[in-house]
Amino acid sequence: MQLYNSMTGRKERFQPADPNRVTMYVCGPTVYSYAHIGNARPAVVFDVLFRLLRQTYPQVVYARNLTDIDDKIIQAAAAQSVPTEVITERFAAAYNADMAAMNVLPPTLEPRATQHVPQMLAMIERLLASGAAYEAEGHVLFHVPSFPGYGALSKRSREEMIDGARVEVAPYKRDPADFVLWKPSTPEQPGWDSRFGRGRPGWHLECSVMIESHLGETIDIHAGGIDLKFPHHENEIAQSACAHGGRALARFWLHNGFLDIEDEKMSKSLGNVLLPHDLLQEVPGEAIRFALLAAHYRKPLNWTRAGLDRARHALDRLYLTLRRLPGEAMPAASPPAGILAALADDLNTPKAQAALFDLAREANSTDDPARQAVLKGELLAAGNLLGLLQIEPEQWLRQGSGGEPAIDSAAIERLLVERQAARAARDFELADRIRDQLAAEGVIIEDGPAASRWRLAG
RNA sequence: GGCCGGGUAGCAAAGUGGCAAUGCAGAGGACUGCAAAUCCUCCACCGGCGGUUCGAUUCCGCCCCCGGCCUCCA
Repeated sequence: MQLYNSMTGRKERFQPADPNRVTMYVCGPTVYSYAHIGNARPAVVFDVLFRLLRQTYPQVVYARNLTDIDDKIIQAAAAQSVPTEVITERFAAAYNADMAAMNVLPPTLEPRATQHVPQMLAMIERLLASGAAYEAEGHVLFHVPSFPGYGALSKRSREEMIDGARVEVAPYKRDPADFVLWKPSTPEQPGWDSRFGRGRPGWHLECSVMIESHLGETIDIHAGGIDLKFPHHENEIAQSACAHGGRALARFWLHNGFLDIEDEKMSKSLGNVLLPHDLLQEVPGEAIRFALLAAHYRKPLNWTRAGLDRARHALDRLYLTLRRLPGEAMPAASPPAGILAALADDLNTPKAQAALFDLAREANSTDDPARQAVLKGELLAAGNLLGLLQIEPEQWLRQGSGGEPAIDSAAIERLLVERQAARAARDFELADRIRDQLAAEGVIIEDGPAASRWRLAG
């Protein structure tokens, strides 16, 4: 398997440090509101990586954290006059529900920042002891110049970082690049007692600590959105290296590209922030997933309504193929080689999707039952690797474009029987009238030799 | 300004130093009472200009355009 390693800037052959225990960590959401579609991209993309790794290695430990202590959470809680836990519980549950709707498997572990405060304080002590951190005005700060490798991931020199700085530097910092490990909390703010006073952790620390606690000092893969490369991941690298005698935090760094909305950047000020939570009201999560996987994960993805519709129709074609194949699938021993090869090449999901259509065409072209059974099994196995095609075709084809169908399936079936009788009597005027009537309700008819099938228009 | 990524058919999106995948849309055909579905055929000279090469969309340089990031709070 080849993966593009952001640290080295090229594709490298992926070889886990321990093939019997592959470790991977993805930066998860800060749970202060619903996840937006940009948050869904890494979850979906690295879910495919998780599935692929499980296919290859006996044990994959995949941790995706929940940031449940953060100033945005504190603000949201204050605005609604509720404890922060109310906010974080609500949106952690919403996040997991949204991800599940997009066929994102639960990670092996979902550690939370607030469950690791003692470990964070312990790491702070180690960093203080080694001289990589210092106290100032109730804060504990990481001293960036103490880590010579700083900037290696984002390919930035210190000069560039300082030149680019567009915010005022807090007066208590020894170096402009220094960042907070611990900061004081006011009495109203959530906080934990420590020898530095009552406070709370800085954002970057949690990932380093939770990786150390659950996965080890050096993990195989660390992934997240490209916006996290600097400073978040750079800071994680520095902390962990200084706490671990210079040993690297991760062997492979993967970053997914950003997402635009209808050719514009997604931002609150533009008011175009799309939430899967809302999209799921009108389209199946599987369609959102397909659309997110339609572009290579490192490339920018322009999210559009048209693209989402295309994803639905593409899935229609695949599910129609599955439905028309008679008989049971022959379970595939492993996913088809074409799909595996595409994904093994730095998660080339568009190529994998193309391979899905190649299978579908072949399946639609043959009438050999044995071959059909094999291809059906391969389609299902390939779909499973991508997190697609796992529901009954009838279920997919009859879920319509959101909301309840205008007529119930019993009524549809009755009309189909009536129409079949009309066709048998060569009363095509009546048959066409029934078809038009159903079409007006969004029901598409497919006539067969003996009976007709129906599905809802997408 | 610095760093990073991208510009491939109407749309979306892979890919390769020498026939440019795939899906949707479109054209024609087969099938069908007519459709739908399905199958077959057709539809791109790969942002611009130079360079390297027998040969570049693919490598190198410059330019143009688009996007992201450029730290603690927002």
